[in-house]
Amino acid sequence: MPELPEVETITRQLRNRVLGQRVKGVDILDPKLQGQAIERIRGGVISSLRRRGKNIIFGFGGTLYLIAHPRMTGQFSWHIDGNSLKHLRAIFHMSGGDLCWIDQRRFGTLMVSEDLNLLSGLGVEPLSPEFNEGYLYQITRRSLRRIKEFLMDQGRIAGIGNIYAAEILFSAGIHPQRRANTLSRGETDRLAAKTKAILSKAVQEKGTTIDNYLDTEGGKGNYQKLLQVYGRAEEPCPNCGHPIERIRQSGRSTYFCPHCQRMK
DNA sequence: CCGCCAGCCTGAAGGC
DNA sequence: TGCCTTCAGGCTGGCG
Repeated sequence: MPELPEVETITRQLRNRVLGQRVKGVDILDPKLQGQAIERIRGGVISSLRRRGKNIIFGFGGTLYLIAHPRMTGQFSWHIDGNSLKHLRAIFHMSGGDLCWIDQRRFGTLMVSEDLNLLSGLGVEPLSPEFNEGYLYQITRRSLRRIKEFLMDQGRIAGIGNIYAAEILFSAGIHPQRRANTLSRGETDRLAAKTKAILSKAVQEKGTTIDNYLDTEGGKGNYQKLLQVYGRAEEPCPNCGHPIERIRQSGRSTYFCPHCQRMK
């Protein structure tokens, strides 16, 4: 569910509250999460909190890590109500309060590891300087994949999901089914710039809440108000008024304006 | 390498 | 009211 901006928001909020705190205990309520040896972090002090792609990484002195991935509906929260109680999957008892892991669909993962090798397959961070116009041009040259799948391929660029892929491509005026290696230098330049612009703006707005994403304080994001095409099938394109189309691409909904985003 | 599909889960929404 | 289908922001593994 959450993509880079939502995971970044969660990570920042957690960092403000849990750095330096000790994990006094862990309750694993969902049997799916057992066998991950999560209790190994008991007694550890959280020394770092960061995001990599859509993963949230709690560091314990550089020798142990807790890696959380929310997938579709996973979320951390300091608050539990009658509704979220149903989906409470784990509780981290911190010196400063109880942190709950809530996950309606149970796709989310929690893993403990002594290193971060599990994340070694992730591609570049789109908001880092490493990801720039030249880099995007270069990596698209070798790919025959369609550009939307390319953007969502975590092994190439880490953190973009279905919503932001649609918004980025609309903003760059590129059809989601164009092959990556057919984009011109001008188009990849625009795509790189729009990727950064949209993701940064969405981070600033604390992400997008469409269905059930909430931050660690139970707050919604604001970016859903700024969505141009995602979820807007049949509505007029904000640029040209042509109805926005919804197609199925690799099993996922893809929204775009056929007039502003041409196959050429 | 590429695309497609099923599968992992739960719940909401819409049609009948 | 209830049953059925479809859909959902992610990712993996298998197949052709």
